[in-house]
Amino acid sequence: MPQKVTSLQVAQRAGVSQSAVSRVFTKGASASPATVEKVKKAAAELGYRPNVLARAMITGKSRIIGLVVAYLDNQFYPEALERLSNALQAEGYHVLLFTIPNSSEGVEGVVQDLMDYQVDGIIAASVSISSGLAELCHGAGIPVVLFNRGQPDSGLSSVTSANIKGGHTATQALIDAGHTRIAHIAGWGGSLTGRDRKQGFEDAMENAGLTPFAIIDGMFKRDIAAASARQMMQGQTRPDAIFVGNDHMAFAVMDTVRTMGFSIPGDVSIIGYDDVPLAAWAAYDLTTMRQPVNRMVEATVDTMLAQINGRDTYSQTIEIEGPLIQRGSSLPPKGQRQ
Amino acid sequence: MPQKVTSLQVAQRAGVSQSAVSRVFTKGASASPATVEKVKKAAAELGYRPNVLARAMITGKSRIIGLVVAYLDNQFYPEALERLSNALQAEGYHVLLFTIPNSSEGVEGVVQDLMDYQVDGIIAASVSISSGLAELCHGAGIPVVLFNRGQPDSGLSSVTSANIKGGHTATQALIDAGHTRIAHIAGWGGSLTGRDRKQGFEDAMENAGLTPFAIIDGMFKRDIAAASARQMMQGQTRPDAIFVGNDHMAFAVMDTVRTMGFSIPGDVSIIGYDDVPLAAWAAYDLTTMRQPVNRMVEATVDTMLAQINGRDTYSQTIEIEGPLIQRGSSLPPKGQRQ
DNA sequence: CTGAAAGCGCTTACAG
DNA sequence: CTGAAAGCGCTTACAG
Repeated sequence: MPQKVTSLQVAQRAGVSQSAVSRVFTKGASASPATVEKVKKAAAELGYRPNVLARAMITGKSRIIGLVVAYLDNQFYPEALERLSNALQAEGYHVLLFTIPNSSEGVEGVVQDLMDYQVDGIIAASVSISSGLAELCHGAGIPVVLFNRGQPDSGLSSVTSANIKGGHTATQALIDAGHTRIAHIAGWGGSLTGRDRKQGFEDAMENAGLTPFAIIDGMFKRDIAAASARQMMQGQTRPDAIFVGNDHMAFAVMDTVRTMGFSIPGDVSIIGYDDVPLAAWAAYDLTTMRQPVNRMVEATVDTMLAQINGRDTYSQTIEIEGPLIQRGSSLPPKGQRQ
Repeated sequence: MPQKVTSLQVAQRAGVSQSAVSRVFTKGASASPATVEKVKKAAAELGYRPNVLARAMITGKSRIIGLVVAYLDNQFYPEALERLSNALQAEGYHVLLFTIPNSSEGVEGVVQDLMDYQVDGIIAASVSISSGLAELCHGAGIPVVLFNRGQPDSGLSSVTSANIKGGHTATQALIDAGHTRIAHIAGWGGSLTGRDRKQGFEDAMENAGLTPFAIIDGMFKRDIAAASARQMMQGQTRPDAIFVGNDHMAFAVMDTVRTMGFSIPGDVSIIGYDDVPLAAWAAYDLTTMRQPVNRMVEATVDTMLAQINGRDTYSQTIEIEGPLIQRGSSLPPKGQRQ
């Protein structure tokens, strides 16, 4: 195990004090051009780089953001994860990743682990934080931003799409296409995201004077969504359209419906939510509400940095609207058909 | 910003020395039952947890593994990432994530960043490490394990599937099904993974006395694979089977071929490589070589831990075989058809 | 088993 | 601008 190069060694080689070396590598600190040059030269020769951990101890800033994720099988998250990581890296932060093992109860232990690493902030993508945990973070002065998940009255900041409005828009598109027997396979009722989209569905149906064909909690799970779809399509009367709480479930619904011999959108229109890359692929060609990942990521990073730097002390609830992406899995609005 | 609780505060409240507190939280250190009890009580009351960063400074072990990833849009990686993270968490390590921004040249700067955090090891998923970088890590005593990527003569450990054999098996399946005009849309020629699978293809063809219909480098990219497929299928003579270098490209090939009006496997059989979850979905139902992610992850973590703990000083090259998963996108072997 | 002390590699007032 | 010194929160020989 070769020795690590320390600032002291650089100092000796450069013929300056250890403090001087530190100053050269600390932005905002003052050093004469001559010192800077000598130090940089020595550092380059030795291959010196400051120990981030040691720096973190002094400054109290680790420049590490804890990122808690689940549902990586839903294509929305890998993309979000990648963008989040890139955006944070661009700001000089890095992501310490925490995945929730299936075996575990939830985020409890994970967040404690996170705090042990003295993270500067926590981004929780699609996971809930218990109120106890939220208090713990708040008490420790660690900002938390929820990504694609809301938690009313938690005092936590959150960034989501405009889910109520989105649910409404998707449903309205189905209504405008002339559908009347519209079902909703909803996102998990335990999540605000799922509830809000359902709310939008219900509002749109009520405004149109329509009764939902059915509303089922798909739990954001493929198998539950598939089973729900199968059951609906087996009945005497069948829905002529299904709004599904996210794309991940919608793909399973499409597979199921087609396997049963029905045509999409001939027999039933399907609309999803998220607009993950797969939705645009020919095999699905899914009409869906776009969640603007890039803008959601930007907002998340901005909010996080504002909190870390003490610019924002209050929690933010940011909702970002996205458009409906009309594709082949649903009939177009009546006016547009020939 | 509330104060962090330190071991000194716990010591005072428990009426012991700071060293005693440290010992209680250091496994392997000796403390009397009475001390342990007093300290644990005081720690719980204060909400004390050891500062991992401070510990890392002393011990020289950060218990952080740097994970470099690219291609997160290929469904194989999110799954691998999740399993890798879970496995490492189970061993008391955590993952510092590094994504390669599209703008960047490659892993160069990223690995330097990584080392600044004093990571105990680096796992590079599907990215190459320049020989300079490899030396740098080696010089710093940081173990590197390549995941799903091989790099001959780099002195780096790697874990992959048995790509040559896998390419052979996939191709043989096509031959056994009676195909004769077999094309290969290969993985990136700059990667050993891509080259090995191609090698397997060529070996199988040669053994069977067949000439490849075409071999094109798909670069592991959807659009290139799609364009290649389009071109092949537009020609006068068309392939009756295509072995595609990974599933990610195979989906694009299937979309393209179907959009052109051809039937799969009626007009052309398609076989992929990876067996990502999507391959099993009804819309694709893709025959493919399974890469045993779980065993690959296990091997990666084992290798990493062995190197960290100094049990293995030599680099390991581990290849794990997986089965062919026969699905609907390719004709079954001739013998099995009725 | 336990406390006092040194030290991990840095940053940052404090004097000059 | 610069060096000597203190200190971040721990772990770990070293004596007892």
